[in-house]
Amino acid sequence: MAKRLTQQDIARMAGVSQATVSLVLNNRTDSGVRIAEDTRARVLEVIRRTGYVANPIARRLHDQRNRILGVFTYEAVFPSTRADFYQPFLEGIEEQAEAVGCDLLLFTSAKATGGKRRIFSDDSRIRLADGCVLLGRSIDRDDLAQLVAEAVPFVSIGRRDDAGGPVPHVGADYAAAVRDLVDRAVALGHREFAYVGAGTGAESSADRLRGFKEAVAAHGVHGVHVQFTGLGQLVEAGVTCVLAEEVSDGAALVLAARERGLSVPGDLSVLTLGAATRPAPDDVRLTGFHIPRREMGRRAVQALTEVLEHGTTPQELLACEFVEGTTLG
Amino acid sequence: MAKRLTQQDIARMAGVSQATVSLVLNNRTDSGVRIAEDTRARVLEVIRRTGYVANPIARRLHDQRNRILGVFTYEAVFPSTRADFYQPFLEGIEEQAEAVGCDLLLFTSAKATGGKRRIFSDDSRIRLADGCVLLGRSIDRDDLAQLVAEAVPFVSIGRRDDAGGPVPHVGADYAAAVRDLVDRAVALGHREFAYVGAGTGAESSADRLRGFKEAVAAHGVHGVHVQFTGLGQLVEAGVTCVLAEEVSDGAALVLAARERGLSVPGDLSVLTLGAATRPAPDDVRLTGFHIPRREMGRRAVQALTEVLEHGTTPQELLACEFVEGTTLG
DNA sequence: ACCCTGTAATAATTCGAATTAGCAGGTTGA
DNA sequence: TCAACCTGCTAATTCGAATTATTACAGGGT
Repeated sequence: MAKRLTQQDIARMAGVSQATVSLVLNNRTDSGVRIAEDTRARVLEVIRRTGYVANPIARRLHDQRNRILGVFTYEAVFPSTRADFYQPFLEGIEEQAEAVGCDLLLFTSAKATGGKRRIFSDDSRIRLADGCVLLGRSIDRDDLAQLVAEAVPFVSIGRRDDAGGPVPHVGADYAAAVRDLVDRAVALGHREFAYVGAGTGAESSADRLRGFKEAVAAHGVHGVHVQFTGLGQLVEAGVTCVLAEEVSDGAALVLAARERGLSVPGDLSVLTLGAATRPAPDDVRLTGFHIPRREMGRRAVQALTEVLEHGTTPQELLACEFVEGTTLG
Repeated sequence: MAKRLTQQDIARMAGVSQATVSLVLNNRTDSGVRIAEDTRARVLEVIRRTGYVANPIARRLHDQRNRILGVFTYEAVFPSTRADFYQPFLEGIEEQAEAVGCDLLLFTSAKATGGKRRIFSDDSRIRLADGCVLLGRSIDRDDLAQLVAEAVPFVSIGRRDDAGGPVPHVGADYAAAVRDLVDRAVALGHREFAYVGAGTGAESSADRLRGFKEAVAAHGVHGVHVQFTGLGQLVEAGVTCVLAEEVSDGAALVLAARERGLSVPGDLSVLTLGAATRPAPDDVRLTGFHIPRREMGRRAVQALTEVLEHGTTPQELLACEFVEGTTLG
């Protein structure tokens, strides 16, 4: 196998020392460093001819910059079953990475222990990159705590609770988005609400449920939370407006209601809270909100840039836009 | 910010040398390396207590292997408009990269000159990776020649003509796939053929046309090649079977034929040659062949592994599977 | 001849871990 | 009793690039 070129090789070809090559390469003109014009030209010519690029590993060992940003996910990002979820985020990440002139490193090598990739293993590559974007519905608490503890520069996509310290993140403001939906429903006369979904576990679920509880409390209306339920129980309880965490659950409720001869939104309104993790029928145009995934990706890379430059701990929630469907009335 | 622990620190705490820590850490028991049980235990205890993890950067520097594979494309890969084309390839690439324990580096930093990224620019980052997979319908001849000349380890997805030397690639055997289609049509009685499409430029186009010409010659039937054409000219010329390089062209011909009251495949057979680079109507089930994109991605990474390990120049064409549609009779 | 000032380049060191050669100190065998 | 041989560990070197300290040399002034 052809060995990779080193600065030493370039130096030999140009008839100078390794140090000189480094100085020319980094265009150092500051404090007491001088290189004669023709020497500089000679070195640059060799570099151009050979296509030499500094070994990022060695470079990173010495100082802290690769212009490589890592992207960690617990699963493969490309398989089409996941594509719908990851793609908008990645689109934004790629766009912004291109804008700031960084390459993206996908940690596909993270060895799966029990099906799921791990951030930290005996051979963690996370530090190969300058910093890292974390992507996934939920992120292992221990991993998160270790990232914070070891001061790895990273930004999570999606809000995260503290893990031994504040976790830098760019998330969607689910609480506000859900409150907005309830506000609209109340304005249309609804008084009996139900929230269908986990409402716990991942922060994204908890935030939605919190928004729901805050809104019903603020309006003094009635709201119940059930993990999952049949349509019958809801109707019996007099519920007129259902908020479904999962798009597919919402769609299922609409179909079930129609089968029973109930009109949507005449007899029952159904709102979705935007998390399409499972495929859903597309003949139902649910009312809900849009999660700005692409923008979240973009902002996450921007935030990571700030972390790297200023050592800050940015936390930001982006607004979700209301989506007019046909299931609220 | 707390400085990261080093082996030197661990060594100090355990009262041994840095070398001993390294030996214990890597569990080296081979050839002449021996560590007393209690010393080993003492070191391991310190490691456990401190949660020390070896710095992967330093490790890689020594190992002369980054375990990073590059993926170069002339465009962004995530935007949904490109996704249909790139995704199956990337799916295979990611799968195999994960299998061999390598990370993937997307060259998003390649500065766009006139809309298209360039492989070689002032500060080409192509050598950041151990090797590189090239992805795209057509690849700049000069770029390719330079890659070969500079002995950059790479593999192209898609067959490529020599460029100052053989170009390592994993492609689809379009010539064979097209010959197969013609064979089937001839067996069904067709004698007058037309090939619609560029048939030149990218190797993938040229290969298809070559397969077409070889097949009609072998069967002694009549075949014409036109870059693009109206349905009228084809019918006038007595053509009974059309092979369209572009899926959308094929679909358009079918629709045009139906509008004229011609039956497909009763009066005219239409075959597609698999390259869906433009969106096509999906209410026409064209007969043609399947391009094994995912498998090509997988094999490309395998081939790259061979290049890196043995310095070979693998060239491979994968078979395309016949796809039964409703437009051949 | 000597000192001084620039200028242009290099030697040497650093980063953290892996590896190799080799050194003490003890045991065995002839 | 002395070479041969283990055992258990460490000093020194390596990887590639960046940086600091230093040297070599030329030319000008006194």
